[in-house]
Amino acid sequence: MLTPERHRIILQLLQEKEVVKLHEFVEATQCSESTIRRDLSQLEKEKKLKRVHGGAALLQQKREELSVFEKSTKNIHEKQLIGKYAASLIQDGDCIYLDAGTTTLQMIPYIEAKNIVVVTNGIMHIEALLEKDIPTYLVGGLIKKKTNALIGRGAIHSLQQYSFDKCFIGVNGVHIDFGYTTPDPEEALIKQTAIHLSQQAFVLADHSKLNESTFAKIAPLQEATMITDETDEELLAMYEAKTTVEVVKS
Amino acid sequence: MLTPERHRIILQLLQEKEVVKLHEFVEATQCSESTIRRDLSQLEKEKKLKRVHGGAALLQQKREELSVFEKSTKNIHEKQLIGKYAASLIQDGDCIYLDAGTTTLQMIPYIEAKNIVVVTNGIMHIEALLEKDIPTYLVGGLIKKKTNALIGRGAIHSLQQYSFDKCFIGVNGVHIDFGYTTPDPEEALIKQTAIHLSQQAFVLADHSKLNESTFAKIAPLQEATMITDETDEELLAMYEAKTTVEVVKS
DNA sequence: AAAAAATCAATCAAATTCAATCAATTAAAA
DNA sequence: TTTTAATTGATTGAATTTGATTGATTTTTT
Repeated sequence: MLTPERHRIILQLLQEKEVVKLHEFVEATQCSESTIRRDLSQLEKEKKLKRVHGGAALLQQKREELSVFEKSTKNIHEKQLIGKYAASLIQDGDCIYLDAGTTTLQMIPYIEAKNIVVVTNGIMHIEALLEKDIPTYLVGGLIKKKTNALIGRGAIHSLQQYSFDKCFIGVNGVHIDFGYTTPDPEEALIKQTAIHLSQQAFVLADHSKLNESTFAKIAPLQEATMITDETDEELLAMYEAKTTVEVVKS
Repeated sequence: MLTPERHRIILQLLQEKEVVKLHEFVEATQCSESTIRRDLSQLEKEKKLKRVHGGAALLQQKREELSVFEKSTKNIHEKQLIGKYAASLIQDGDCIYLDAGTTTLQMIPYIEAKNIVVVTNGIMHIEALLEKDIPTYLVGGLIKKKTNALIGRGAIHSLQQYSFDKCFIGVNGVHIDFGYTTPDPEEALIKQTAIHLSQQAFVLADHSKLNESTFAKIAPLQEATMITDETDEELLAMYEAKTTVEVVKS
């Protein structure tokens, strides 16, 4: 009996009985205990069931798709708040640079301004931007598979053809001494370039990013206004001494 | 027994049994294990089934989405044939330009060459290319909403940073006098530029495109090899007098 | 709480299945 | 016809799957 067939039987038995003993699986499939154990741990890893001592149990998951999507971004609610506020800063006729990343992605549904033009290096942003009928330019460059961002020489070169009224940048770390940082030097260079090409620069950083620093330096704090949901007054005062900080309250 | 016959039997058995052992295929077709293995890997690549250890399983994927997507393009079968042939022209280490459009999109699943680099202006191509772990560069520029292609000054500028071993271009019209044409002058300019930056240029044109001409001229016939599924000898001879023509047979 | 029973994860060797290669055959092209 | 290309089946060693066994862990019984 082939693996998918066994898996089908296992899941079907579970549908019928909620909780099933190991030995019942062995009988139903006519194969060894070991094999069933291996199947169960595999199916558990795939979130298809839950192992319990002596067998396995059905796992009543709520809408899988939604939860997976939502869990795919941490602090989604905070990011939405930050995004909403950042979007409100965009004015009619602005030329905007939108950095790749989940935080800036949250801005798009809240953009109200008319006659704007957006330039981005985030491939994930395209769909949402076109949905809103916003004229969108993409920078060129190498596609980084992990983040779906455009990076490299081509991206920098392509970016330098433009200049912006405002840019919105996502970062991984904000630190009082090291400034804004991100893990990938290639991405850091892009973010840096975008900031330099903009009249006004905004960095979007939820509270989990503050007092963190990662490998590649983007810019010192004073080069961009920080938008955050941090609430610790003491922490905020420290950053406010160095740069403009906009605080979003839930 | 001929290959399509075997494939038909394999898929039919799968329809009946969901999961089928390799040996059952061997019995049903009366041919060797090796042949069945080859068939299975081919059919898997075509997303017709899923191989599992010991045989194959029907894939109960979101068939709807796939088929809607596939049927959304006219002459899909012909385009696949053309795409398959075009993909076979790519050699290890090549730098390739892949034009936006449904015909060139069909090439991607069939690309076998290693260590290649692809540059494209088609946003729809990205997913398929990354799926195959092919290093992909995107040209910059304005996103044309209707076709999801990158166009404009930025695209041209970005394209000119590269040079290619081969380029594969989709067109809307092929005409004995007007050459290769497409409706949008912006897109025509990009295609033209790509052809000029390539050592070898290939135009992919299914039979519905021959003897058609649309608004914007891309290039005269002799500037690119035409790959087509046209079968009319007389018509072909006419084009062969002007340029190299590769004919794909079903 | 201690002993017994059941279940578990980890490991192993045997069996099966796999991908890669090669020579033979067949089909197609020159 | 001769040559070339494509397809096939057999063979190889490598990789995967399997059931059995081990001692550890958990649960149940005493």
